[in-house]
Amino acid sequence: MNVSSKPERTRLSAEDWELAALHLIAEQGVGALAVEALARQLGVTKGSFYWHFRTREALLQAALERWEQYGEREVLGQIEQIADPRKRLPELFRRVAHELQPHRVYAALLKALDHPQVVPVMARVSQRRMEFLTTAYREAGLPAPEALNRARLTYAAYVGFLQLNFTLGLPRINHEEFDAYVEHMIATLIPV
Amino acid sequence: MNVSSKPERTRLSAEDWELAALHLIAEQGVGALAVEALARQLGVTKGSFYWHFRTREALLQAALERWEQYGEREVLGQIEQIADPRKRLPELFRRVAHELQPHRVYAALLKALDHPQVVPVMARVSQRRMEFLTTAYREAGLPAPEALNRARLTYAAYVGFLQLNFTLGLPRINHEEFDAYVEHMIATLIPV
DNA sequence: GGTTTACCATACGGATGAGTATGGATCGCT
DNA sequence: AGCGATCCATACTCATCCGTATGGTAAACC
Repeated sequence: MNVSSKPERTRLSAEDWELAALHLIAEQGVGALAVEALARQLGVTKGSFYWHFRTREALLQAALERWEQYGEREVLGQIEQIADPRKRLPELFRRVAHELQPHRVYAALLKALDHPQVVPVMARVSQRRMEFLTTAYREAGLPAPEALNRARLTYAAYVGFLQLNFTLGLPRINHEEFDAYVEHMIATLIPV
Repeated sequence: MNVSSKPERTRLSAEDWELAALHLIAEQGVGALAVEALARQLGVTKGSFYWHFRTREALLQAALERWEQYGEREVLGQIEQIADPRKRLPELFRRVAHELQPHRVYAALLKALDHPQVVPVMARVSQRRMEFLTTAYREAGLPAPEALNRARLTYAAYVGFLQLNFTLGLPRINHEEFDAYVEHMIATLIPV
């Protein structure tokens, strides 16, 4: 939480800037990532920034790579250790559904796909997750080509849901309704 | 096609600007919508633009509203006249899958959701389409709450697919593979 | 054919935000 | 305590892009 506007006034590291950048991206999108704004938020000025980074582009790049590596261990790592492959997918769905924070950055990057720097990062991340889903579906009993298509469908549904309910604020689905939706997803997407 | 860089040199109307704007948005995103750039592309200067529109924002608004109204008649209108409700959904899926142009603008607007002006438009359009899908699923035999969730799932899959395959260029799915994917969608999403 | 109206060019003002130059402050080490 | 390296502030430059002011040209109507 060392990110808000308290004048903490310890000296900053490159990592501080990257984390603050991710935080800002999650809240206001990539377009809002301006160095003077970030500096104000951190209680310093541009002079500090340009000591740590050569350019604004370099900061964005570093922040994106940090996010990519973090998400790698976090999101997938904890799921792989669910023993029963046939229980794995529903469990995955439910866990993912009840998190919130990890999706914020992903959703923000989703609506920043017109920025050339984020496209390759998102492509890699999405690709890896879909491959993960594909093997999960295979282990759940689907033949190879079906497993791939089901993974595509599932991940597309995830991405689309973020867009429709996070970004657009479509008729703000409430809590029970959301749980019902998740169970509906499980019922129609996961083979018995 | 009166939109490329030929110096056509007939005088322009507001409609010309709006169509050119939509074209530019489809190709380069909302962020690229700058008046001087558009003017160059149309073979005129800013002087022309500010005769037709009070501001850049006004042009974007007009273009979005034009797109919204056009899409209303086009995308939904032709589908409603498929007689058999149980044939309607698969037919809808296949038709939508084999169009291309209408999705370009939608995909471009999807990755411009950080722009306040496009959010309400996209919210309205998406909402209407999902309501359309919901009644289609009801007519196909699903009970009301299931129909709504299935419509959510379906439309989320559509939106996500655009993002993953249009915007990100994930391992560029080829033609036969794409057809197989569509059939897979039909098989898993549409009730027998 | 001359005047009104619609459309456009040119030239400017002003705001914003990236990047640079340079000097000052603070930390770590001896 | 003193000194070098690290970190930051201030004060610029420069490019971009929106919007304005104003005069010019071509179509339209009488």
